[in-house]
Amino acid sequence: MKKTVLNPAFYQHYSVEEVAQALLGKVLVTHKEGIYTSGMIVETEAYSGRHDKACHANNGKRTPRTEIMYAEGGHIYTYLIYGMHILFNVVTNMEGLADAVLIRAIEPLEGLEHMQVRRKLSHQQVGKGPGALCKALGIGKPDYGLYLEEASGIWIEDRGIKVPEQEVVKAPRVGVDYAGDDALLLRRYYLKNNMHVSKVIKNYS
DNA sequence: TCGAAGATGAACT
DNA sequence: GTTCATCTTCGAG
Repeated sequence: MKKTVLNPAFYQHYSVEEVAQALLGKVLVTHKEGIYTSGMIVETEAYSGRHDKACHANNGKRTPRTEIMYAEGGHIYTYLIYGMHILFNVVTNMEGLADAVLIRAIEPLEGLEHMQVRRKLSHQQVGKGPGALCKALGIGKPDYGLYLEEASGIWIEDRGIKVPEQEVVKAPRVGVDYAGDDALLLRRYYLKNNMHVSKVIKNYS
């Protein structure tokens, strides 16, 4: 099987929306404390630092938390939401432009038994949802600011999986109602008919 | 220093 | 479909 770790040029593309779509079908891998787990990315959302009220770093807003989004593409942005869930983002674009892609769901490939242990065997679909996949892959706050490469224990591979345009569904992002009109932007991308997608919305199929 | 809200998920009725 | 767990972050005072 052809296997290539994604290079910086992939993440530093100027269009976060194109990177978000290109990440579908890629494989997110973690190797931590001797445990190897991986899953194919089946759902993403694009967030732009400019003209996007749903983004934490909208319109040049800079806080200690969002600082990493201004770094060059390929860095990892993790943060805690609702006091209990970690969300995993991939920073894109060049230094100074705060774009990022939220990984919302994966289809488990390797290390499923480890993921189930991390998820306490409570659910079959261990990678369904942004908080759930972080728990399954062992991603946490200590990963904030790392670069996506094998040395970090977190990276993304291209295994030659091709995702046809007609298999990609575009839909509004989830949980960003506070963003007003920007909540309506079709910046959520997921694989049509994939069981591991976190939420399926009617009228978008 | 303090208060409010949040890019969610699981367990309920 | 509804409720609730749970705590960092950030902006206001």
